[in-house]
Amino acid sequence: MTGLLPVARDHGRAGSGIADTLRDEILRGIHPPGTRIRQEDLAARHTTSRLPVREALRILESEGLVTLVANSGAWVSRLTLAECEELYLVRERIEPVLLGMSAPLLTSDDLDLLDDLAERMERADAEDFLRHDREFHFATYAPARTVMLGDTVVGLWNRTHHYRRAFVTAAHARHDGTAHLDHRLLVAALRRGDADEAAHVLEWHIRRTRIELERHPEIFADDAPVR
Amino acid sequence: MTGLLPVARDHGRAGSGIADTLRDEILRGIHPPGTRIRQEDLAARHTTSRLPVREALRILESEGLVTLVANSGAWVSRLTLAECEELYLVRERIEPVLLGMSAPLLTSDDLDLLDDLAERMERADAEDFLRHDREFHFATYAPARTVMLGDTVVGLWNRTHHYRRAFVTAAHARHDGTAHLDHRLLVAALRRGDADEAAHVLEWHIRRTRIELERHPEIFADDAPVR
DNA sequence: AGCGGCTCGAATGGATCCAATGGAGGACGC
DNA sequence: GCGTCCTCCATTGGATCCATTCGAGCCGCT
Repeated sequence: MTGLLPVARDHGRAGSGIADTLRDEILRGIHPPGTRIRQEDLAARHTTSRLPVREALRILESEGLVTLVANSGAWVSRLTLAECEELYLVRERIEPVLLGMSAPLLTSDDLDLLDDLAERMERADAEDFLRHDREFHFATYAPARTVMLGDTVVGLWNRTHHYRRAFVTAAHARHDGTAHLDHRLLVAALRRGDADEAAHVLEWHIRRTRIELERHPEIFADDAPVR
Repeated sequence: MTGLLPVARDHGRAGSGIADTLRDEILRGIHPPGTRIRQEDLAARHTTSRLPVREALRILESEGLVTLVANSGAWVSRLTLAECEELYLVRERIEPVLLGMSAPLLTSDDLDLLDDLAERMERADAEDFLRHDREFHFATYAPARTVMLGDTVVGLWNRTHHYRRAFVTAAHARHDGTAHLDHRLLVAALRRGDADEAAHVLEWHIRRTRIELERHPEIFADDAPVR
């Protein structure tokens, strides 16, 4: 995919559609990490043969959302704390680059939308925050046209989505407002046209989240890591 | 894959084997960018049906080496100068991270091997330089055990491999020895246990290559970008 | 003579059927 | 009574066959 939003491209191939719905279900928490995925169930639900299902599972495997084991089966991928930290480390380094590519292309309307999202986030509950946070950051990246950077970033968000939900709930309970400040600072820098400052704010925004994550190992306390 | 080297894993699945050989052929330049790939040819060469071939093509598509078009066919992916620069920008930012994870795990023997490779590179022709350069950098990353960072880096090297070949030939003709100095500085920093300095040297090593790349747009002057 | 439409063909995408592998349960032996 | 081995079954991987779609070449029309 070239864009950041869930564009339904490649409808020449049926596997993509199955992958899209399954990806959505995983992100919505319907299939938590460790859940077994049976090919025939998916095939029946989509009234197709198992062949496009295999294609879909391979797509999701390449995105890291699903773990395939030869002659055994497929499971929703599970992360350890260390693995999640690695993904955040990478996010820290590449999302500022993506922002740098996108910042000069943001319009005044885009920035208004960002302010609107930032404000709504401050009044939202945990689940709404999770959705708006994703919208907010993806909106800052949206104008950038990339070969792989955009896809990689979306993949990183998707792989960590389930754990971010647990984390956000905890942070929300503590009434931690640091993230809101970061968002406001980010929009302000973008409005000034200061892409470097915006990238800097973003890098620390992600870094602080990673450091905070280390203090919540209980989020990853699932028995029997599937991987 | 979890390791950096071409480990023949997943031999429960046949598509992986086909993907491995085809990937190797693409990297060796047997199929230059833009080459049409026919499923039946591959199937015949591997004495299998077209089904594992489709699986292989999908694997290579997720790695960015192959471009699939629905109901049309598969081609070896082609890069524009701008796209190649993006990949180098990402490399600049994440390979130092990977090096940081690997540096503390490097043994004295590893460092001796690195010196050996650096020395051989200085006396090699263009094609040998290309191979040894890859060996050298991958050897600095080898001890790191990562979820996705290692795979991503290998993928970035693979996608740019063909254009690096053309570039190295040009640099070799100019007797540009900057890269050799970087390699020596890198090993020296690693030997001192100074991971930060090593990461810094690496970042600029890649950055200089990217900047130099901009001065050789003729490398990408192929007609009709496939993408 | 040039352009548009049409037809035919080759290559891909999908469905069904068959083989092979991994796991679970039970039976046998120690 | 417990551990090990064997057998059976569920599930996945692969092969063959059929439908569909895109493209090229030819023919006819303007």
